[in-house]
Amino acid sequence: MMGRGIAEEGWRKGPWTSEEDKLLSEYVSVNGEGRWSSVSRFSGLSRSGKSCRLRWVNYLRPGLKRSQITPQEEGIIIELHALWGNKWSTIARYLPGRTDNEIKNYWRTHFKKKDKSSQKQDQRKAQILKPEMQQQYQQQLESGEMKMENTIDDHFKMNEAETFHNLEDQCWSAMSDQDVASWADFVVEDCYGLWGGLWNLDDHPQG
DNA sequence: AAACTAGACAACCGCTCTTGC
DNA sequence: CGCAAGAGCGGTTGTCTAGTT
Repeated sequence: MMGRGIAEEGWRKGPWTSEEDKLLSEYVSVNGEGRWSSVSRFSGLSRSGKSCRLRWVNYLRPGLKRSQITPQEEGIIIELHALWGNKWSTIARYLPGRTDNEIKNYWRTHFKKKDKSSQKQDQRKAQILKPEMQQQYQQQLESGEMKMENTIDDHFKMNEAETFHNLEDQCWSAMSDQDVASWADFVVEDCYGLWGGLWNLDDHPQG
């Protein structure tokens, strides 16, 4: 394939050199983070602001861990991915020293090829946990009321049946208020859509 | 030793969100 | 409110390297 050289706009692309890293680090130490579009003007770098920001955030920023992901961190990644899906930057907030890019790459490398049933289980968790519940988790985690390990799975187990019954209740109560035609629409859009999604997630063959 | 392959990670792209005017 | 610019995010691709044939 063609190597990455100079872009149409004149920006350099491709891997960063140690000299470029040095220039970027010096710029940030003087000017602070932000104003990335000005970096090339003031630092002498032929890199786009976007590229500079990415390099700083993912590689040069102080406090980044360069070590391997630990089993504990892996556990947190798994739990939070089950909770939030591909919200890499959100997940990264709970892993100090790790970047969203790092976590994303780690996930793709280590879990992308895991068996489908496990993936479906994760999807199921993410689907069952309602947005308000996810928000509640985040608040509890931030305030330190809740510990990360083992809590999400436990909470999921407790809420799975409840959530399912709530959905069932919603459907039944809605049916009593609606005529058959609109009920059919409701079933298709709300009940069947959700339940069908859940039912399809595990052992049932997909059509 | 050379060629090939697969895994890991760095970096780019396109899009969305945020902010200032 | 609408627009433009900057910043951030997630998906994807490119590059490097270690292992295998």
